[in-house]
Amino acid sequence: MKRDSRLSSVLHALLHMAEREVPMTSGDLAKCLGTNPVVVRRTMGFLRDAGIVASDRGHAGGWRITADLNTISLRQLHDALGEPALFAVGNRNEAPECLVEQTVNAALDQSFAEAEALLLARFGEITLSDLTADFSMRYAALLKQKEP
Amino acid sequence: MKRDSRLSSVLHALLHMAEREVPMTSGDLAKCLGTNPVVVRRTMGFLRDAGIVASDRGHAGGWRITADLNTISLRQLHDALGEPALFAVGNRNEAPECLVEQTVNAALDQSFAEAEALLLARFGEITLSDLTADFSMRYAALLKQKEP
DNA sequence: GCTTCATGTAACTTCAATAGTTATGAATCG
DNA sequence: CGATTCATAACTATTGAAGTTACATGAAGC
Repeated sequence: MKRDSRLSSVLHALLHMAEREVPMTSGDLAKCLGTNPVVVRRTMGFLRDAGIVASDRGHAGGWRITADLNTISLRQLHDALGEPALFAVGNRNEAPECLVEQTVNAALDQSFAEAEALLLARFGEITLSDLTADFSMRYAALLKQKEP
Repeated sequence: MKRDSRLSSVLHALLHMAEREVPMTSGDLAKCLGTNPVVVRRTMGFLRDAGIVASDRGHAGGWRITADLNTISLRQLHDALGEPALFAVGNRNEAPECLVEQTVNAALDQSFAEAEALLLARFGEITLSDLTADFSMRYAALLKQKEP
């Protein structure tokens, strides 16, 4: 399957939105992301359902962030997207009768569970405001580099 | 993408092979795995290229383990399979010009790198002999349960 | 009210990689 | 020789995100 880049996409979109005051349309965001407005609406729709953003139709409409940047963690965004599978590798059969396969599954499941727990914990620690702060530092560094 | 279950498959196959003395044919293994002999050959071929198993044609041919069960770790098997991508989630664009996207990628990359390091470390700790030992315990427990 | 702008959504096609299938060739052993 | 078994090519099937097209809906401005 293609790799799921929706978490990356919504982060990219939210950071652009956070840098502005006015709502951004699906078309605006699509240009930033290099994709299609429909894809933006489809993906951002999950965040709307989770109460993280709101969308308005008509003139001056578009998408705006409704939650506090300090409280939006990557974990919340992942959850809002429906907790998609994180791993591309998995068991052949999730509920096998074969005792050998049960043994294999148990070993793999434990390793994957530990890695998933770590990943989700990290996601829980990182908020949107962390990312906007990191972006500001990167931007300042870029300006300094260009105009010494 | 469909989930990659090749690591699970080869573990299942290797454990069945470890429980026997004689080689197992692709057809034998395909029955154990509930798949096709060609899929078995294709997947086991990676392990043969890595020197973990050998295959013989003709009568009494088939697949046999050539390495020491104590030395074959899940990590080695994962490597033998070509180190397939472990995560189903990733960045939208791996080398973006957009500073916002670079910020997003950096955050995600770090979290994924940590989780991947943990997963590969766990894979490195688990050997085939660990699994055969676990299987024996499960088998003994099953017998005890059935015939008290 | 009409036009324009914007989202909402359905209904596709495309894409990428494993899994599965069919067919054929080649080697080994009795 | 002939049965067995692997080796491999060349497909199709599967799966879910991504991308596209089309049209309906609702809000703002005139």
